[in-house]
Amino acid sequence: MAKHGKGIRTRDSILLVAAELFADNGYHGTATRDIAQKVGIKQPSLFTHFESKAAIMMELQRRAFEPSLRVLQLAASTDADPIARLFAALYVDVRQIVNAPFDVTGAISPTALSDPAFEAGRELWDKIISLQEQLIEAALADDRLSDVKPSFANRVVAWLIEGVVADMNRGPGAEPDEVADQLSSFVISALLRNHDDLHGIRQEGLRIAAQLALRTEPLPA
Amino acid sequence: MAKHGKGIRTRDSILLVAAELFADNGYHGTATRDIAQKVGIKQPSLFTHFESKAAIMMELQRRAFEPSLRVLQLAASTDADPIARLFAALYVDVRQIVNAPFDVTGAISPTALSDPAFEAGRELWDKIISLQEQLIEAALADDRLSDVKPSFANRVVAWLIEGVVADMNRGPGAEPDEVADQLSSFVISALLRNHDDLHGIRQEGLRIAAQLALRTEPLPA
DNA sequence: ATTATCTATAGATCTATAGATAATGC
DNA sequence: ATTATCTATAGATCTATAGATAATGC
Repeated sequence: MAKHGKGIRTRDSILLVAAELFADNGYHGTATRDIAQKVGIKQPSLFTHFESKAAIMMELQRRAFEPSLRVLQLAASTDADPIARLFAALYVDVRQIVNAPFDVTGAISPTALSDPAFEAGRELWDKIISLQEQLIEAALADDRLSDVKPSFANRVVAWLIEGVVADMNRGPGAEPDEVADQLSSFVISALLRNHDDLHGIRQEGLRIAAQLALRTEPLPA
Repeated sequence: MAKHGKGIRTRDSILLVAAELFADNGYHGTATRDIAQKVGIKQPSLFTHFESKAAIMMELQRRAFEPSLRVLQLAASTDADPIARLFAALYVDVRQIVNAPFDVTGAISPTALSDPAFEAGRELWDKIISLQEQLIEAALADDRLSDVKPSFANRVVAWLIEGVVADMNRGPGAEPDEVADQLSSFVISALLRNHDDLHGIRQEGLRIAAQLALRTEPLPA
């Protein structure tokens, strides 16, 4: 059926193992030999599947960032209530990250984002941040939110998402829906003038999130 | 006067430069040669000032973590209103981080915290996290705060502080007091049931913060 | 006299290639 | 026949030491 058999499985295993090692020890702190050993092959065999060590990181960044980018693009293109829409975008994005097969920590590390060798990943990342900011600024225009500085709100949301990423593949796997709900609710709650508005926004946000998910997450067969 | 002259300046310069490079490229992504070059000396000259590359990171961790630890220990030992006390602890800690001469990002990276070579730093860090959790849990016992899960609140605060650390020595230097105020207010606001309580807590928190600062920050000569 | 720097280099990695051998899929 | 793996190794780092030379502080 597939053109490749065992090769694909080894390739995926390399990505999985590399993601974990990059997260723990950093890109440069991980030797190709370490990856190979954990996969159960010899170091030079890696290069049948990837042209270079850098190519592994590039593929990880692509797989990590493209789904987030899709969710945020779709969210930005809907014209729902901007606050509920922000809730939904955060919710789906965070859930996706928690559900991801790979540990994304290494892919968003300063090393991986500032190194010119990974410019393609950096460009995707910049688009993600920019869409996030667009969604946040649209929400902040609503009177129900307090007048926190947009630049500060943008940073805070970025920090929280980076935190989720960094923590996920550590502790025992939390429920993706729960983490997504907690984080989105936390952000909106922190920004709301009146905490009582949270309930309604969350309800509407979850509704929009379901729609977003339908259009961005592959259907289980 | 001082037993050492130029040596100390070079040593401090090494720490400053190393902190910046570790933050951008990671510990393993930074060669001793890169540090030396930026300091303006040859690579082997580093070893007059530090016994090893690891010793540079260890010193950075010590200088980064000890001030935070002092602030949190002192805060935990006061018996002020637990919510205002949490505000104050966050405020002074964040301000200290923003004011720090070094970029602390590398010191708190997973690489630096998970590597057994840096166990001393990890122990300090664990104490910091533990005190932070203690302060947060005491605050959450108060009815004015919503019933967010303590474990989630602990993580969120850790993520935000890590975010501040990671961002500080990037963009143009923000006002330390402003960043500290924004972040502390954001956290308390996110946790409060009634947003109107923020004002009073912030006032009391700033008062406690001033006291903490008196007892933890060296007086300017 | 002591401390800091330099040049030269040993020894330990680390990435990637070459070429031989084994496994897989039509 | 093609794809995946292996062993062996070249060539490029990278950390740290040895020993000579220069700068600094009493």
